[in-house]
Amino acid sequence: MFQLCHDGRMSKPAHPTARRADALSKARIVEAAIEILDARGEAALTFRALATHLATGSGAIYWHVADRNDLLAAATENVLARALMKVAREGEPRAAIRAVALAVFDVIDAHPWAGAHLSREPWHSGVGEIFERIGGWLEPLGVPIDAQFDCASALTNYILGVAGQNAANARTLPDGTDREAWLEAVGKRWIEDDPESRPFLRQMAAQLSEHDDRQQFIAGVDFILAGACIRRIA
Amino acid sequence: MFQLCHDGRMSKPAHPTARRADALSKARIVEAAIEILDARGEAALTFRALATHLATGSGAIYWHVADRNDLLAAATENVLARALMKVAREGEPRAAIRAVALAVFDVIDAHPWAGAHLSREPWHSGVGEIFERIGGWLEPLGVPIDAQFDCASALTNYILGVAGQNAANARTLPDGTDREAWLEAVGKRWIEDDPESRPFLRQMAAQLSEHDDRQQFIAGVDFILAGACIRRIA
DNA sequence: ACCTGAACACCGTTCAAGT
DNA sequence: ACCTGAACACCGTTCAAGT
Repeated sequence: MFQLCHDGRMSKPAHPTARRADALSKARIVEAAIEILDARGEAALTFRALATHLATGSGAIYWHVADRNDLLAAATENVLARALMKVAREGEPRAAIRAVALAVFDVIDAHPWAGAHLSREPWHSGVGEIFERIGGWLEPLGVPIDAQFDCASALTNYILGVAGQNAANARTLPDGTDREAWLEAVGKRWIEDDPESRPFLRQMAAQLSEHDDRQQFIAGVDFILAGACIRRIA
Repeated sequence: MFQLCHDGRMSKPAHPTARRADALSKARIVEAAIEILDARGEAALTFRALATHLATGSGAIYWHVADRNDLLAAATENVLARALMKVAREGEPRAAIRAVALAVFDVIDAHPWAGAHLSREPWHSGVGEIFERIGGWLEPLGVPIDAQFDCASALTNYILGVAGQNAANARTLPDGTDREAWLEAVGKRWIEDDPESRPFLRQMAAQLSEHDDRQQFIAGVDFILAGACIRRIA
């Protein structure tokens, strides 16, 4: 899978150490990092693996990238920006906000490591864009002016929160596992932690293992929007 | 600060290696871990530091604890359970839900590392309790039956999400830093990332650096509750 | 300017050996 | 049963030396 020459050119390298013909750059490094992260998860992204993948030394990477965190940040920014760029332009406020929210949901579903990083460093510039792209629709949606900041903030926090949870789930439910059985086990454990009671969890047990994450995510977005549209009483 | 004998007994140890008189136990280990985590942060919790703190060998810790993750999980469960236990029993639904939410908010404000762990492993038994303690009030609050699961889920996700963000903030804003200046800098950067536009962020800039996190957190909880009480139209 | 790769200062975890 | 601490297999990061 990881070949020394991954650019397709089959020319025999002059040096046995196989120095690449094309120059290193931050963009190329980030691209390689994303490949490793997607294929083998966050723990697999080591400077040694990355150096091998890029057919270089680990020190070379440090010439273009400050440290591991910088690398993770750049990779996260990359996939997030790409996802937000592809969001269809909507004309209706609710649909537009949903589209942004779902784009973030989906990009983190596809790249769980990005969700983890986003909830570790929420001041990413991509988060600013989420905030803006959502906030701009609150006025036309009818959210009172003095509730708009709280509302945009709640939505952003909610989206990043769910993103983080999803990243966690993806991390512990690697491909093969039976999602429904696992959720059922978690639910059962939650109930058994307090065998005397927990009536609400007992009642919700079925839904807990059968619900659709993506649909439930949107339900939460709708709650926040609906709640923010109401002029508060006290 | 970290003395070999921290139990107050000043008896001279028989061995120069200072073997403790009191036996090791998971409870004592977790307690020591919490002290280190609170005092010096998540990165400072190493088995070597913990072993020194407990005046033992690193291998001894493994007799009582599976691995580092197990330790972090137990510490998180510990502070969370303690915080939830102290929540005042309320009679009114909205006040009761707010009380639980604020308890989680405050415990993570006090122990940021717990917030980080909670958003990495949201199937903790403590999360089940949050879910139950909130969910049980939705019926009396007037949330329609078919919205209760989505609502409890949205609230839990929101709470854990904000918890994670707060943990992140606490991690990067260590004691001394000027919080307001830092938030202002983040806001400015977000605006400058797209100098053509970002009108919403521009408008919210002042609020971004001046708002009260705790109050904004509760505003989000109220949005979700208000939105869930409305019978949905489509 | 950019790249190399050995070296340094750490980790978590294991395990033979002790009591 | 429980504890000890050296040893192992890794890390991120640095840096003198190369081109």
